[in-house]
Amino acid sequence: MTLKDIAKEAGVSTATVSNVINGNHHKVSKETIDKIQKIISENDYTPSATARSLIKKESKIIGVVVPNLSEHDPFSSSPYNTQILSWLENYIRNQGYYMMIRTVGRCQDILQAFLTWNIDGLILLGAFKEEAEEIRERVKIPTVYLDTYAEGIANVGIDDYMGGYLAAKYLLNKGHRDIAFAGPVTTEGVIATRFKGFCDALNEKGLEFNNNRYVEAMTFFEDGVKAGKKLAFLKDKCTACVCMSDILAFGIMEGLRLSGLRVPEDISVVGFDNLPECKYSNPQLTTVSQNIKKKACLAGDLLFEMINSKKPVICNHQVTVEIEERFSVKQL
Amino acid sequence: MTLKDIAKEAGVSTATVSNVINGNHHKVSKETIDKIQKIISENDYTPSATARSLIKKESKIIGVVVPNLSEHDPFSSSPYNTQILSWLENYIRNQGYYMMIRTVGRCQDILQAFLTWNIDGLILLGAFKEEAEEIRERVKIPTVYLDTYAEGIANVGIDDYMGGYLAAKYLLNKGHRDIAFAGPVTTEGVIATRFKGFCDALNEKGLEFNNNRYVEAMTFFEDGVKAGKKLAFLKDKCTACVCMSDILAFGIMEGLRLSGLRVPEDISVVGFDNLPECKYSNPQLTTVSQNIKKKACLAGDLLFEMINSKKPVICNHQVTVEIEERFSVKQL
DNA sequence: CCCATTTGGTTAACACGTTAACCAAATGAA
DNA sequence: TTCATTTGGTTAACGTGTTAACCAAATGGG
Repeated sequence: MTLKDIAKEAGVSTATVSNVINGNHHKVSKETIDKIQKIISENDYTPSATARSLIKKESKIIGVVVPNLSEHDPFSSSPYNTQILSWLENYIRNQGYYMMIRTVGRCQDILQAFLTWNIDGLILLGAFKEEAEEIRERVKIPTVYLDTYAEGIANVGIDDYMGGYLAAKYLLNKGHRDIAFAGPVTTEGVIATRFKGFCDALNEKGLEFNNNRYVEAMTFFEDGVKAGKKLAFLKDKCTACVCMSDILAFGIMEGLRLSGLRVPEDISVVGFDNLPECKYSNPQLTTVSQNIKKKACLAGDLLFEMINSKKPVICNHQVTVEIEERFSVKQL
Repeated sequence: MTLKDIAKEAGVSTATVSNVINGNHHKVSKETIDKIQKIISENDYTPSATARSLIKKESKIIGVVVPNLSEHDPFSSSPYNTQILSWLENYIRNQGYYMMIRTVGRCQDILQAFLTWNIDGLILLGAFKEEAEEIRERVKIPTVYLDTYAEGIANVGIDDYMGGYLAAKYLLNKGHRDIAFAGPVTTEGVIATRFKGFCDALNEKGLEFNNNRYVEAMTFFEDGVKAGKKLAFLKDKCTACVCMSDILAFGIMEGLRLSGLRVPEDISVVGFDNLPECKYSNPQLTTVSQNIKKKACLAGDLLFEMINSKKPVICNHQVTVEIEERFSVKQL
């Protein structure tokens, strides 16, 4: 069933039917509108998005790129990504758009895939600086980044510096002085910024961070278990540890447990993200909370502002973070 | 940059360019092929999926429908859905297709949304019987269901009966006799089938399930907490509980803890799904494990078989389940 | 009554690939 | 040499909506 069929059945031209469908009612008489609408609903007709997209050069599709962190368990390896995705889908659907998802391969592939579809907007989750720069140069459609540190893009992130700062400050206030830091080692970007905040909080107290307390670990559970064991047997004993993700914290707690240490009695743990999972763990995890819904909504706002105004936006929203206090930290 | 532009630059017709792009090389001389490919790569040209889709009447898009369980936290409210989604994306991408995601509104909306896009296939996660039946009647494109009990569809599920049976059997073998069952109350479908298996295992041992041990709860954490408290103060004391999802089990463990009971010392808990989160909890959760990757792959196989053979398939795959033993059950 | 405007349309070009039908030149077989 | 086939293309219709340009009839103002 096509526009043409409807037009024939109603005895009018396709232009008229098109006008009715698109609400250009000023061009059509009341009776004609009613007649056409009746035929449309009787036949359960829906216009072809493909044809419409072809001529209007807009697709109502938003492409979303999820970093494929793990070979073995693509995007769900990070529940954080899922949370974001979920809210984005919600936002995009409410705008009357469709969401197309890709986990990354090479940058080139993504562009190819999405640009063939004439997508109206692009959202990149956790892209690296270099990817962002490549995309910035080559893509002309509205693009919003989440958690990417790069110049000249529209980014929505969190106040990473404050996240690191607050985590350390919280532990200091609880009487801790010997604090470890667990996470990937980087020189710039999200983690490095958090680390800077963390160190500055220590410095304010006249403490110096000792680099052998930097427990290197990817943000996966298994890495955390290893890191937890390492932490348990650290020569330079610590009474607390700040972890760069909740999942990592869960792993570290497990590793500590396996090494015979209790959380928080023997050692305190602070996570990062505040995933729903924090409530499932035992002890429930005290963590640096980022408002994921807010991030998704901000990203949506930004993207559709760019789409609707047809003007690029360059900005860097930093959503505030706060400590979500649960039961994994002991008052010394 | 369009096909026409490429053709003009190469001094050939669009048909020839099209043939080169689509690998119909038998119609084109080697030199022409090289010349055209050079121009294509120099100009970074990608054919418009929209135009191609319009004339070929196939889109290379697979629509995936995720049940919107919670108003507040759409599909991530169930990490299970995410897991499935993640593997499906993987499968779909490897087939050279694109994945479009929608969380459900009304059945009508979904169909509308997807059919306008001329999608080549549809995957429904956890649809109800009635929805499945409506879609079965109204949609002619290849459709695969996950975890849906309905006639005349291509379904991929698990052996729910055996899941319930094994959970009970496992606890019985550990010496438990007073076992509760926690989950939504239903008369047919996934949960009802598991419950039947559960009861049959008890009956085999000469035990009768007492209905006041059916702790009604949705499969959310907060519901679980309430259910755990109820369970703790059940007059008809139980030593173990089988829960209809891992998330529910986490909630129940928390509810029990808040009521002063220890898991597994005072009461044992068995979950269902075997999400990665089971390793994060303390005690780590013993659960009925379903192979999510396998389900996703089977669903993919089925869908693409239907797409490629252009023949509908009616079947009901039941992936086997097994107990994943961890530390939430005590030997009596 | 006459010209201007509004009402309610129609026509046809267009967006961009795909593919069936067609064709000329070159090659080959008898 | 002549007819048949292969090689390497071209042409044009097609799929499905959208929209600018156009038009006839009706209405209105002076």
